[in-house]
Amino acid sequence: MATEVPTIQDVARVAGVSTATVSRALSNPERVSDSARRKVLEAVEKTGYVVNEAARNLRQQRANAIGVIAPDLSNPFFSSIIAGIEQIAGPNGFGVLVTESSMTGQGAFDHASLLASARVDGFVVLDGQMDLSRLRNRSKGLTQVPVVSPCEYPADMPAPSVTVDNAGGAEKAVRHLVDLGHTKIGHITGPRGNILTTTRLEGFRAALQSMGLTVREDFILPGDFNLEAGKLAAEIWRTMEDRPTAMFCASDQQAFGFISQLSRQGFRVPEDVSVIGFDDIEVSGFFVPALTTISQPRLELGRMAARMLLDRINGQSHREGLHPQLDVTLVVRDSTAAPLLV
Amino acid sequence: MATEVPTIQDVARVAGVSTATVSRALSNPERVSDSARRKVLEAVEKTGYVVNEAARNLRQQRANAIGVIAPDLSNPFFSSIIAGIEQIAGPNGFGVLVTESSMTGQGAFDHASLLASARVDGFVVLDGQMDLSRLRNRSKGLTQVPVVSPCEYPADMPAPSVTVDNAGGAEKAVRHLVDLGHTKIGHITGPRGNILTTTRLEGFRAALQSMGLTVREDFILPGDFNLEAGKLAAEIWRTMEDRPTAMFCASDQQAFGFISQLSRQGFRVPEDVSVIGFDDIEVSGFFVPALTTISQPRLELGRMAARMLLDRINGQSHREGLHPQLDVTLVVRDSTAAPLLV
DNA sequence: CAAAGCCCTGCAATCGATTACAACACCTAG
DNA sequence: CTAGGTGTTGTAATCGATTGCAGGGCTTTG
Repeated sequence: MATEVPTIQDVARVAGVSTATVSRALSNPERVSDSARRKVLEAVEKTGYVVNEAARNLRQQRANAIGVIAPDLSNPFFSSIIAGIEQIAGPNGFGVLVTESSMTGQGAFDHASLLASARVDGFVVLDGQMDLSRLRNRSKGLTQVPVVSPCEYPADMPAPSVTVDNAGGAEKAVRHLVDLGHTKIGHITGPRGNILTTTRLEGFRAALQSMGLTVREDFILPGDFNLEAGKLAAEIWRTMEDRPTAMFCASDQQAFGFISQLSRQGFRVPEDVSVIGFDDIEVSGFFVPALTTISQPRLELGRMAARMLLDRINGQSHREGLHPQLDVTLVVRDSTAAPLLV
Repeated sequence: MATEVPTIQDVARVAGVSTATVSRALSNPERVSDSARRKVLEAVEKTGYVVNEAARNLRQQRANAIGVIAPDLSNPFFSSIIAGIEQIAGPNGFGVLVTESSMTGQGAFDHASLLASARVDGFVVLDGQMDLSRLRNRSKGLTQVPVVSPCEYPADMPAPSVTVDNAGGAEKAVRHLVDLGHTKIGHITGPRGNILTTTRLEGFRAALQSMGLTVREDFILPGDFNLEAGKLAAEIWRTMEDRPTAMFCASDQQAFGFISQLSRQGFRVPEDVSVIGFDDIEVSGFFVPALTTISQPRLELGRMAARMLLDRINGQSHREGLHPQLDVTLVVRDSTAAPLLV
């Protein structure tokens, strides 16, 4: 027999006050008398009362939940950000509703519906490919909808964002390689159309030029952020007659795929080619060789995004500004070294 | 100016019918006339109506959401399971609320509250350490609460579960090593108190014995599922005067940590020691060397758990039985080989 | 002592959907 | 022609919390 869940009525009866007083005692403790508050808290204790969120949400017209739209849940990069979001949302009474981009568009799970259905109060969009401007066209009001994207944002994006200095990261990577003595530096890009891909590629180009090196277009290999893309790129690298001595990868996973395939073919990293990644996911420090990479503050990215979104939902202005940018740092490990003398 | 969200009243007015008819047309299309249905659908289209979940949830006394309690979101093993859950839940109109175990107990985010507050209709518990029996003591009715745990379950656990054949996996791992000619086989365990740790360890012991080998207690190293634990174990392995020639790791991450630290110390895998993992996370096939491991059907684990939970929430009996078990498979890659002759 | 103010409390409306119940139209069988 | 279905629709109660409004008690001030 399932225990009946106590309602605010039960608490009111036990405490000998009205439901209004119970409600106030719980959400605005300073607005009721000491004695009333004590009686209510006692009654809550005795009955084991927990507020019914559905009723509260209906009355207050908010969901007390935020939606997270991630492109790929199995990518550890995203799950760390989600962990950060969770850390902020939870203690503030907000639930975190997670959706994979591939699922949106199915049934009631596109963004507009998720919002309109009062399931979430706002979004954190982790998908750099997602066209946020579509959100605006869908319904006029959506520009007002709290959206925070811890990704690069297109210039015309009205939503707040918290980003990482991607161009700066690319520059740090290139500088590190140049400092080691490399001049033939290649890049494996992220997926086409992803805003992160673009920014990192631009940063790569700019860095090379600013250091007086020319950009070899044939050293820029199209890719994706995943492992497979790195493997594919390795195959291309292998067949080049004039090979770059160092590769800047758009993600750590990609770097793993690249190194893995190369090892399998008998090449050695960093002896035959230096490899630097981007993200610094957990396993990077434990790869063989340990991966030199650009470290993103993933947890903080999520925490900041959540904080900004919550501020926005609560109608507060952003303490951090509309588009704060977090710094990335170069982490030198064992996958980069000076090029062999020719 | 935010667009007003249309309610069922608006739809009813536009369609020229009552709200009851609108509701029925949407959830029980066969219970209204063709003409009414058509009018309603048209009106829905025109107004852009989406049901208000808060109102529905309140009236129906269910949340249309399931909670997932994961110990560590950044572990790719769990995020894959979540992706599987999402794949089933979404199309069925259920949201997926994700919580890290470390967050539960804070504020309203312990399990009992999450349920009582009508935020979720049931749980998928991914934390093998979590004491599910506590759920029962908390409130009598909780035995009736839909809980599904895609983990091993204690014998007295009343909740349905979907598990993987952990003992069988351990056996396959050991058999593989024995087949290669190893006789000195060690094991790095998971964290103390985790049910998975126990089962895999038992399986390891049983397998050795069934193959006529004695269990060397000093070859069993206490650990955790994470990278750091593997690293620590490597340090211990290094200092042993009589070393195992093969190690069975309780997780892939652990295996990475182990191999990584060993490489750093100049040892080679599999030449100096064979290593086999457990999980087969995505990166395992791309590690250097590619990791031999026991593959768990992670996505299917999540999908099955979600299916069972949904069945349970809907009061249906389980098509798969209360405790289905999925098979694991041995994936042989490059981290295991025959021991060097002595 | 009366008027004004403040603090605390309770009544009752409200959020938006679902659904039990009743009413009505229409059809069929006796 | 009537009783009893059957199929469709609308009315109104309901879920549980929040909150505008009003009233009562008490204090302060002129």
